[in-house]
Amino acid sequence: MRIIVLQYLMEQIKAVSLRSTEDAMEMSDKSTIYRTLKTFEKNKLVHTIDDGTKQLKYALCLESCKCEAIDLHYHFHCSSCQSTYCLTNHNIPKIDLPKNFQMHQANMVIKGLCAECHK
Amino acid sequence: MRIIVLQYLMEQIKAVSLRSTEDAMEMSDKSTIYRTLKTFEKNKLVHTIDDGTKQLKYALCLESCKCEAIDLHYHFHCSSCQSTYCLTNHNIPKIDLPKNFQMHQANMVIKGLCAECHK
DNA sequence: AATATTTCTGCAACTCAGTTGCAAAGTTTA
DNA sequence: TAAACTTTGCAACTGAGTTGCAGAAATATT
Ligand SMILES: [Mn+2]
Ligand SMILES: [Mn+2]
Ligand SMILES: [Zn+2]
Ligand SMILES: [Zn+2]
Repeated sequence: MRIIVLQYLMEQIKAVSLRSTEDAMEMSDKSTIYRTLKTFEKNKLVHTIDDGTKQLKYALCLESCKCEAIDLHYHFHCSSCQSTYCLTNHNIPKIDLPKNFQMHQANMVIKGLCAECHK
Repeated sequence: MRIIVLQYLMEQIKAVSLRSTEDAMEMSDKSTIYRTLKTFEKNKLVHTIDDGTKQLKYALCLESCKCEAIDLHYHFHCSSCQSTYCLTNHNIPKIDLPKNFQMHQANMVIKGLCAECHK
């Protein structure tokens, strides 16, 4: 199962939801795929993106990724087609926080229209 | 009801959930408060923050806010105490997007430990 | 003031993504 | 082979959010 799900993830250019992964492999149960994705997440093969739809999205990490602050990047969610993309070109800049606040992670989602939908 | 909810919002320094608002005013029904918050959102009195907990957070907009791209700011969510703060000091920088992508909104959440929890 | 119209509220029911317990199936190890 | 461990499918559950509806309350009209 893990191999199949991993293969599916590798084929995608967009982040996927549990639901869409489930639909892509009809033979298998939701909870199995759920647990597979969670295993991937725990082992830092994928990161998750909360894009404001109620469905959490999963995307493969880059080779170099350790899922630490330094690996963080923005994401783009198209309000029209609901696609969610990793914007891995640039990492997020250093943000100055209130005194004694400490950053570990981030969920950065830009919303708007993707190239397809913006015509 | 709207006045009571608005007052509650003004007292807070953290973003609030539907749930916590509900708890703060025992006399009133969940759906009423829900609709009140949604009305505020539609009329740009509050903005919402999806901080990765399953509960959407609401926070009062600044006076000047038109809920447009220019008004966007980062948010901070403490992984320990679950508090969510608006970081209104700085607006988010211009982010360069793939060709023909257009930004309208954003949900930017930094996660880590707040001053209280970081000892 | 009395009536009609509109808005607000509380309740209950529903949706839907995510999550979990459990037992059966499959795999690895001794 | 038998024991130990891991993975899977199923069904049931959770909890935030959402909605229809009818009665209450407020506002407008006569
Ligand atoms: Mn990503
Ligand atoms: Mn804010
Ligand atoms: Zn699109
Ligand atoms: Zn904290």
